[in-house]
Amino acid sequence: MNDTKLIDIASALGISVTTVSKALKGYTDISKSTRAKVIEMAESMNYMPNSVAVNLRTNETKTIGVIIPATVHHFFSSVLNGILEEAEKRGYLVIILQSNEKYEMEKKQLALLIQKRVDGVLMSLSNETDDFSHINDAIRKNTPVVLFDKIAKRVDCSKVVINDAKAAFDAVSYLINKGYKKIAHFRGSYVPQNSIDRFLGYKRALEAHGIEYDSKLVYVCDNNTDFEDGYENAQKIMTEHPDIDAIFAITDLVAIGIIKYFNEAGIKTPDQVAVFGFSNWFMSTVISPKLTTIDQPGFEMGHTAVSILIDEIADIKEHRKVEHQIIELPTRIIERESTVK
Amino acid sequence: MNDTKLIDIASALGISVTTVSKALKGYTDISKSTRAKVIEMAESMNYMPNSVAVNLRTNETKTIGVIIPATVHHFFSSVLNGILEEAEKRGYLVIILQSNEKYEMEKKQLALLIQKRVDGVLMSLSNETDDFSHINDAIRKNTPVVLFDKIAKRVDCSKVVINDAKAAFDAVSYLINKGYKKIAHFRGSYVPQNSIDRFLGYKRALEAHGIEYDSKLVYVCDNNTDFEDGYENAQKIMTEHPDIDAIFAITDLVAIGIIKYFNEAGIKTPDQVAVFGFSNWFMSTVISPKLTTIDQPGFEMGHTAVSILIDEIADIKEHRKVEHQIIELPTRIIERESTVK
DNA sequence: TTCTAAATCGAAAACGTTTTCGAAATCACC
DNA sequence: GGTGATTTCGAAAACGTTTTCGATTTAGAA
Repeated sequence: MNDTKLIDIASALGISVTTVSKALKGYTDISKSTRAKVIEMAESMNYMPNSVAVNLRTNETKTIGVIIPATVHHFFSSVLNGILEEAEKRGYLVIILQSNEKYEMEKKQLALLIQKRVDGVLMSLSNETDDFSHINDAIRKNTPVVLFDKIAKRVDCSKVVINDAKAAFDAVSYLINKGYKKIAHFRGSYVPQNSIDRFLGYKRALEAHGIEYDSKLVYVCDNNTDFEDGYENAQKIMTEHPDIDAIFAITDLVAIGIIKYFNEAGIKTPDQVAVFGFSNWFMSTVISPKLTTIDQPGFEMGHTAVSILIDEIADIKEHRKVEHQIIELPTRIIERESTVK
Repeated sequence: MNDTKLIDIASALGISVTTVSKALKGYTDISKSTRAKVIEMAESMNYMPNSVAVNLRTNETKTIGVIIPATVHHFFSSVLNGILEEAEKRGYLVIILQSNEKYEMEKKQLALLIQKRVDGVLMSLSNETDDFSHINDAIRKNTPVVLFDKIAKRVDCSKVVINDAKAAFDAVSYLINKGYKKIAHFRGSYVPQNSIDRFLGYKRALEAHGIEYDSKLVYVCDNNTDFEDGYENAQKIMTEHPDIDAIFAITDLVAIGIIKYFNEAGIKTPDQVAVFGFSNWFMSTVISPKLTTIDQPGFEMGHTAVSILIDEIADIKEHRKVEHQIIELPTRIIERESTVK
């Protein structure tokens, strides 16, 4: 019921709380014998330090905050797993918040985390975010922030990302090298950097291989919780441009929508139209044909983001200068059935 | 850089911290005029109370802990979304921990949460857990616990669950009513209650409809991160019992494995063998044929678990007697292609 | 025995709030 | 101008630790 505190141990032993505290923390100015007595008594009363009091005194909470823009699904669930595992390993707890792609939410949540005195925060930006003063504020208040996946280049902090443009470039180059000639792109909405970068990669790959870019072959799928977008745009593109022979989709989810439409409409994948996804979500192996895609290392991203953050926390604590890092995790093409005839 | 505290406001205004604190908290013994001055000054210095100090003084953290047994995927990701949404709405933060189905982890993590002074904890038991003293300890220390999904009947606390046995009974009854006669069951491992209950529901449904239970038609799939188990056992059962006409799988994941094997082996689903899943994960609509399954309301489970927990926290704080609730969320059959000829 | 150095301990301040309780100031009223 | 009631404020304790620094005791050396 009532948990035991230092003073309980102290009075049970007839010594002071100072001595008890020091004994428990291994200070050298406590004799072996009293240290032993304290430890034994602490165990028998199963003492656990009150973290809140410790936090107040030491000014650190051993807790990090995480703000993700979207519901915990697919890619972010991998990242989250990486975060949880690494944080546990390094002795940190993690508080999760989701901004639902709203800038105001994101801002409020970041302020809340700082007020809660988390030691640092990991965040992936909402689609709406184009003002970064809240992040700069946090950093100025000595709460380190590391951005992952959906980042802003202009913010001066560590970041861990993939090279979306390069990955997209690779994907489209792969398709071209496979002999596909008229390649469409189902892109995401216009704001987020990932969406822009993947589109740019698509465009550059075409140009690099002497294929003229045609904006009419680009469709936008901005709903990222469902595959309906991919499904409907697939239907649309096949009436408007029935002669395409491949589609590079911004996401496995829209790729799945495309394939579902093709399967229902009797359009053969990849024989008539190949489909290339992005992220390597679990379901890309359950769809038939299995989806060729880009492996986006979410788990590792979470891992390294935590690792960098905790290092920066330590740097700040020891008054060392913190060096921001930009880590670019490698992606690779996972070739499956949807692109090989 | 340095955040402002009560004393900064106080000395800027030439008044005491007591007055500042009271003004900010709306005490009635502060005059309108000084209250206004305090509020204005607080805003201009953008004061945010130090949560750690508040926590220490008020003995509550407005934080709840969540321990889930498995990686944040599929079902648990829905629960988590429900938890996060409701917790946010009620002004609580949430700390997530995963036990990886290990009892020792679970125990350690629960102790950690209590030490961190979370106001309550939500947990879903690991498969290994068969000693519940850690949970009883928590409750005895006045930290309310509510169990969800994977629970223990013997623990005296609130629980939110589905009726696995009934859901399974319904599923198998549905198959029988559809005319399927030789129905196999791919069950989970022997320990967890869900697995046992679903198996029991299967068995009872057979008996209730005058079909003799045959233990040879029950295969165990205890890997819950992959669909290989379902795939391999599907292969096995079709050589050992080629005359079955339906399989009730403990999980959509194993159902997907089954269907994948059937698709590859040219076994028609549902014409030769129908497949029934469990949970209604996202991928059950991406597989072809689409999977008939049981809808397990993860999001709502998270929602109500948080709701109950926060109510109990309030009860304890107000010294009201807390009444434990056992909430059984309804499930329903989602009929799709894999069972309708 | 006396002096110095080392070993061992504890008082007290501090972290930033909240809240109780009493003091001071103001007001109303005769 | 005196009395009592009301309004407004602030000192201080408390939450449970950690850590500094000085005090006391013990050991060692002469």
